[in-house]
Amino acid sequence: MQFNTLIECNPSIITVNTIAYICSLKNRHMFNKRIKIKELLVSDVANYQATVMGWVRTFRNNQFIALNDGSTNSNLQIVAELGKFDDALLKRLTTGACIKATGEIIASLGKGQKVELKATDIEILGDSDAEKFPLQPKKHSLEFLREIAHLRFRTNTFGSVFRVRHALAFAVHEFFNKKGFVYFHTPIITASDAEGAGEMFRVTTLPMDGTAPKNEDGSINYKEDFFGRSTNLTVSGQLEGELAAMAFSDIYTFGPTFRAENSNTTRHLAEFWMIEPEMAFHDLEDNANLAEEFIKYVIKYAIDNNKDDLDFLAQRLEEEEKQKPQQDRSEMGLLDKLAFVVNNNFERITYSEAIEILRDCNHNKKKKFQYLINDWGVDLQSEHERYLVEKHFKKPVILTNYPAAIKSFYMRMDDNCAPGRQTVSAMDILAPGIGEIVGGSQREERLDKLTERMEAMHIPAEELSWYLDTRRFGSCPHAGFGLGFERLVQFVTGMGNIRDVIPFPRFPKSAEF
RNA sequence: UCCUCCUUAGCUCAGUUGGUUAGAGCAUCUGACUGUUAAUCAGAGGGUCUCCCGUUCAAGUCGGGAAGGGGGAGCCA
Repeated sequence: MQFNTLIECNPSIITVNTIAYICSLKNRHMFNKRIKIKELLVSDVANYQATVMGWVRTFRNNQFIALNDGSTNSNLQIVAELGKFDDALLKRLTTGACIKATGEIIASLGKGQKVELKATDIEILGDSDAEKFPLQPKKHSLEFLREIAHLRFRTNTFGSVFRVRHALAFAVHEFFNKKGFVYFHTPIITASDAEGAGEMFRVTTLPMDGTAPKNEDGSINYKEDFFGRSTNLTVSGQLEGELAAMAFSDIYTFGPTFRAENSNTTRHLAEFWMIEPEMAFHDLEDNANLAEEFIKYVIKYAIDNNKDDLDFLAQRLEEEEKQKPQQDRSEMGLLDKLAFVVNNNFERITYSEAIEILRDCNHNKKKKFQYLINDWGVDLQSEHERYLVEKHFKKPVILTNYPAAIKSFYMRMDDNCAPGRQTVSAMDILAPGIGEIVGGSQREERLDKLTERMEAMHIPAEELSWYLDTRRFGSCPHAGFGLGFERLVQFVTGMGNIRDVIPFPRFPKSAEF
């Protein structure tokens, strides 16, 4: 059926080889009769014929194959009864080998599983040299697995991490779709270098060997470049998102973002995925409400749809925590933590209130902070954010109304501020263990205030005239935020290093795979 | 970029005040066993102690440098 359709649709792509290939597939019933292990395991029904395909995790006792096909972190036990298969075949059932097994699904005779497949036929689809395959049926360190990132998806941990990542990504779209948001695609290549969100990767087709066309002053003449100007990889889709919000009311972006910062931490990547909703007719409080609802929704989705994966990750984390000294262990397990976040309100305080809490806390008085809090106006350090989230409130915190001096040009100036204490309608959401997971604000919709601010911060208005047009033609109060998708995945999976929640991490000095 | 720790078998790690042939568990291989759950039992193979330079009669061990990695900080999401 499938193949006929293919032939009818586009006969030009069919060659002798593809026909031979398709025939071979049909003869072997390779795809159409396969059952995924997840489907097979969710029901206790037994006594029916089935074909499964997957990769061998372990082969015990010359009889029992633990087979995984990535549909779930549970394995299917395949029984190859003694004496029914050639020794030559059994020798090839090594860890990592890919096989097709056909037989009867029966109630398991063993204790570890409800059903098992009693094989009548086993076919090796792909051998795996046991002496060379790096994954062994034993615990591996995350550092080691990071070095073989192309194979780590075949482990329980990374299988679960990336199934949860998928679930969260799906939930992102579901949440916004239900709310009538338009998924808006902002460009990956941008010309605006005025935003100041971070160092950018340059995009160019000009030669790097010194022969690039030059201006009279010796600088490179980007008018000769592909786009006729200097271009970069995007650091944020926000400004373009604002344009769309001024037409669709509610939009969101969800795509890759690039920062060329030399950041070497467990929570930064050079290429990461960001979710950026932008809403017309929203103020800061609406913005915070949406962000909180959003975070709870996607976490709830993962809890409801990826129980097995989260159970496994929770157990993994618990074992990891046992290795730590008592004082460094978290008070809640992963599942309790997620349930707590879903079922409790985030704490909401202003920057000014946070400064008072920090200034008066014992930790500060005993000078245990590396940077002591004395005066209003200083930026909060990681240690302060962690104190508020992990020690003082013990829950996610939404911090609002930061001093204008430490925030971006597009954030809305608060009205009626005390003298010398001008703030903006900014908000950060801080999560336990992760730190800043969301950064957002109500945007400055007043053209005069915005251009005044840009001037003060030396941002060239002519480069952003398209952006300022939104304020010239039907400006309106609006707000939005950016959420680092990998940090969300970190929070939900309990993985400590951001490089372990994106399939192929990019960071300084590393772009492998 | 800064601070700090680490680098010994395929993996995870021991390795004493510098001293003869560098060890263990797991993995791999061989054999036994056969309803196992990271099977078990017995045996075997497996090392440029990350690299370079130095100190010393002698360096896995001490000193200097480089590379790679972990954790923390800054930048932020």
